Amino acid sequence: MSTDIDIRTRLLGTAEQLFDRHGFTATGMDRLTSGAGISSRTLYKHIGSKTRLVAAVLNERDRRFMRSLQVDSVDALFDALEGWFATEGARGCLFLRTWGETGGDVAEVTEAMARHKQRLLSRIGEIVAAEIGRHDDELAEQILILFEGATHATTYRGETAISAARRAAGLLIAGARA
Amino acid sequence: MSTDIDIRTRLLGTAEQLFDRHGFTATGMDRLTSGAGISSRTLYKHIGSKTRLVAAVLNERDRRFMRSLQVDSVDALFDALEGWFATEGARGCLFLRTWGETGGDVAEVTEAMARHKQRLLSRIGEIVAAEIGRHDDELAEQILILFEGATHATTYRGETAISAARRAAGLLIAGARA
DNA sequence: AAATATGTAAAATGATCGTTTTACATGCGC
DNA sequence: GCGCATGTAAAACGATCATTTTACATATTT
Repeated sequence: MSTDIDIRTRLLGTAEQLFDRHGFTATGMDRLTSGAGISSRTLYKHIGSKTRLVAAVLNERDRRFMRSLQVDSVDALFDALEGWFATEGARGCLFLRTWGETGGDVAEVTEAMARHKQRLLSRIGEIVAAEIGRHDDELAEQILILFEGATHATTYRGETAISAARRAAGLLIAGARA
Repeated sequence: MSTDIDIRTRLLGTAEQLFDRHGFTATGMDRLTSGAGISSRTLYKHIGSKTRLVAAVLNERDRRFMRSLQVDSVDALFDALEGWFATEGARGCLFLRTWGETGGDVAEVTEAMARHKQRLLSRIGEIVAAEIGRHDDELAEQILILFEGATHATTYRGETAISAARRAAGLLIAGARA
């Protein structure tokens, strides 16, 4: 049924935008239904609950975000982040924000956040290994922190945050290569 | 009136804890009143509205947080952050979380967040200047990003995030000194 | 002793929350 | 053409939201 896919896709897209722009708790089901152009009955048939919806949104966002991070250098990693912010806006990390809003006591949100961050760290680990020719967990964690810091600092510092993070990462990589 | 100060202090303390642990939107006024042990009438006489309350909480937290950051080396800066997390818990930055929850359209929250981040950056600028003997805006921004990154990555990586941030900061400082 | 300030307890306000239900329309497979 | 799946519109659910109000108690001030 092609309508299923259409409805679900439209719903997840609408929900991702609303949750990102106004927060999870502050976004009511009526705004989600009218935003997606569906009735509340249809919403609940498709997704079950608000918790299931936000979990689906986060897992879909993880896929999309990770796809945008298929790069092979730390420089390109921060380029990719800059590109993401240019098209999606910079409001911090939706995973951490949603996890914070739910106080950490919604299992599906906690798990989606943990999975996403685990994937992000191992992706960074691969990129670091490709750059310096060996695995370096400490360096990977440092780049992760620059990435996380740029993600959040960009909300109030703008593009300069990413530039600074990229240059700092370059220095750390250069130091590890020598 | 000593009761005024007591009530306001107790209310702000309770509110800070509840907002931090469960989020701003998800925390209802009844939990705030029963947590602070006051009636809703007294709460509104003292603080006016939920918006005014969260603004007061953020401004008070800024004072307390900045007081804990009175250090004179980058190493001690990350020690201070580690100490803060040890006693207060690590759930990311309350200013950014609250700003995100309110979608950026509550002026008092946006302003409190902006003021706090401005103060944080200039404090880091001073510490960097004390370390290398001159002002270096680029280096200060890089340390800010490590600080921001450690703040958020600690929520899912634990103490290792702060250690990695501290070592990365040390390398950048050493590089700037040479 | 009267007046003022400051508190509590509890009900009422009207709106909105997430979710379910009732009633009805439409299109597709058998 | 009957039945089933899938949709809409709209009402109802009971709970909870932030805020105000009503009624009353208790100190301190004058």
